[in-house]
Amino acid sequence: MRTIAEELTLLVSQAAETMGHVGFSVDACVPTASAQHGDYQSNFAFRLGKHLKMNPRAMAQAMVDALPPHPAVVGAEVAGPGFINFRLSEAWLAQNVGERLAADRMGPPAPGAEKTVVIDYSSPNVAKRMHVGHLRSTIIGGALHQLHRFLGWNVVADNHIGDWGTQFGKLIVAWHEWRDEAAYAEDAIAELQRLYVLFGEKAKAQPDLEDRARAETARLQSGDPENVRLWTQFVEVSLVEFDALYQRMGIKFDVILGESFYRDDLKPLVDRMLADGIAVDSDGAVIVPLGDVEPQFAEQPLLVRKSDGAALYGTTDLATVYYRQKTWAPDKVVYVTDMRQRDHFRQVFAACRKMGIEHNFVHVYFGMLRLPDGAVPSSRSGLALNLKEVLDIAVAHARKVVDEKSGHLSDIERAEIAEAVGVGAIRYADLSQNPQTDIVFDLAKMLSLDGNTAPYLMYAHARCKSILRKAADEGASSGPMVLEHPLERELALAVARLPEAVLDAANSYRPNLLCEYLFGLANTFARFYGACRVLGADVEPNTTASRLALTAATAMALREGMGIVGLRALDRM
RNA sequence: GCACCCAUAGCUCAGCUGGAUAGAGCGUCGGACUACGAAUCCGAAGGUCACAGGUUCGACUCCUGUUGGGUGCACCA
Repeated sequence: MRTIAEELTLLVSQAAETMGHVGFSVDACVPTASAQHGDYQSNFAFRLGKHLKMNPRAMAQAMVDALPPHPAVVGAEVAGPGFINFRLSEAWLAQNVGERLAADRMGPPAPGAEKTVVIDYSSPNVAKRMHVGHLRSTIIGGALHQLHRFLGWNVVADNHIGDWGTQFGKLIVAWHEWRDEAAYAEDAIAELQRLYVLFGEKAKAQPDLEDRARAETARLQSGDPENVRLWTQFVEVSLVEFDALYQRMGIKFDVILGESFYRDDLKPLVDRMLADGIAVDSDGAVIVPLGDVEPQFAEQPLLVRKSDGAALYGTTDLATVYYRQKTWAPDKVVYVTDMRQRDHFRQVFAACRKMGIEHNFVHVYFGMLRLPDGAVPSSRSGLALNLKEVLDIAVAHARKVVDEKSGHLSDIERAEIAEAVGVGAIRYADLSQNPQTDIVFDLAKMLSLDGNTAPYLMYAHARCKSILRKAADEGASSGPMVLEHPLERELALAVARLPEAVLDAANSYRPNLLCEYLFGLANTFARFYGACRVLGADVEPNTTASRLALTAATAMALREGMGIVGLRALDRM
């Protein structure tokens, strides 16, 4: 099944073929900016007309004349300097939405899992608290994960955690020197983080601590049982804490293969690259020159081995590419990290090209999250930015609103709603923005429950469900959709556009497009709700039946879309 | 020094293979519950799209330059 835009684009290309203009890539039809120009428009006549040195308006008219009939289209006309405006058939829209409703899926059909994508996201460092700086990769990655799954991809979501490296030497030294067992039993990560920060402070005055840390790191890497035991323990307590947060935010992974997983691959990999001439020695270190494949990096090679023989994160990234290739043979690999790593990944991808790995790499980079004072959150800055605390604050705030607006619901139900609303608000506040723009972390904005926010979508869904519940109580059932009122039509069209929104969001790796669509859908429903009564003695039974079907379809579209962006579609709130 | 990113309403942001009168939320002002949930809806005010050129039927969008801000660039990740 094609989307509406695809359907119309196909029609336009058929018209062009009929006219003998074969071989042009046809501009995709797009929804019009305003309803006065119909529902969809094609701008192809401008380009084709220009190419054939023909007046665009005349070209558009010729194309309209050549359009084959289609049940979806009741009107195609030339407007302005050469736009072709399409008006869709109400009957066709009703049938389209009705079929999807009957099929129990409003989104685009998901083909079998023929293609595999690896999505690498979240990737926090262990032994540290997750703070709001980890939010973006986690949430954007989580949405891309669900988006691909929804579209039928075979998805491998991989949490490439930072569980190997020099921080463990520091931590081990600090553990021996200053640990507080009681605090560790109480809150392991908090204690580890305290030790890590403390080490940094002490090391300023005592440079020998750094030497000891390096020695401990070396012992860990050579397999010293005691250090390995400590390391294992630090990683485990971290994962327990991460899991709790992920579960709360509805984030899932298929595998958690951190940096340590590749530790034994690094030396052989660099040796092989040297042998193959891909990497070369440079001042005692080993680099991969990139100027030949990526001129921009002529002066910026990828460093894969330090002069002391140690590997770097670029080395791990290359080993990871190999492993994924060997294990899943993915059709594409998506990395979700902040913009600062852009050059790094370009270098890694360029190095891969040199090594003959050509699969499709996508770096989804997002802008920096800054605090209102302009600072970038780090493990050292303020405790209030601890992710768990932020979620707790959001849920507590939501609870106040729930108690105020829905006092009639049970305590348990209100708690559940507050959790969904609070966590959802945080997720949606981030996801509804274009990933690539920098964002200011504004707690008040994250907590806001008015306007274009998570509860707005949830509320629309709950209202749909409320009508459907009441209809069931009254014995009213849904029936064939007939779109008469302008808002019935508008709502059906909005529902029918879900597949387009999902595909646009997936193809451009921008979940905010789906959020924007859902906000529009919820708003259209709210206006429909105000203008078109569904139930009641003064409503024609056929009208009730039709509007019930439309309401059910709306609820289904909202639920599917909200599921992808990680919001729970509650039945009441 | 080299490279990349950003600048849109008072605030926070959409607008992305160039398309019709640049949109939304918040905030401000004014309206709408004797009918399915007012966590809602409607209306108003609010813009030299940083600036200057260029490309063309058409530029917030592409190109060049300027200003202002951010980020990255060999032994950290």
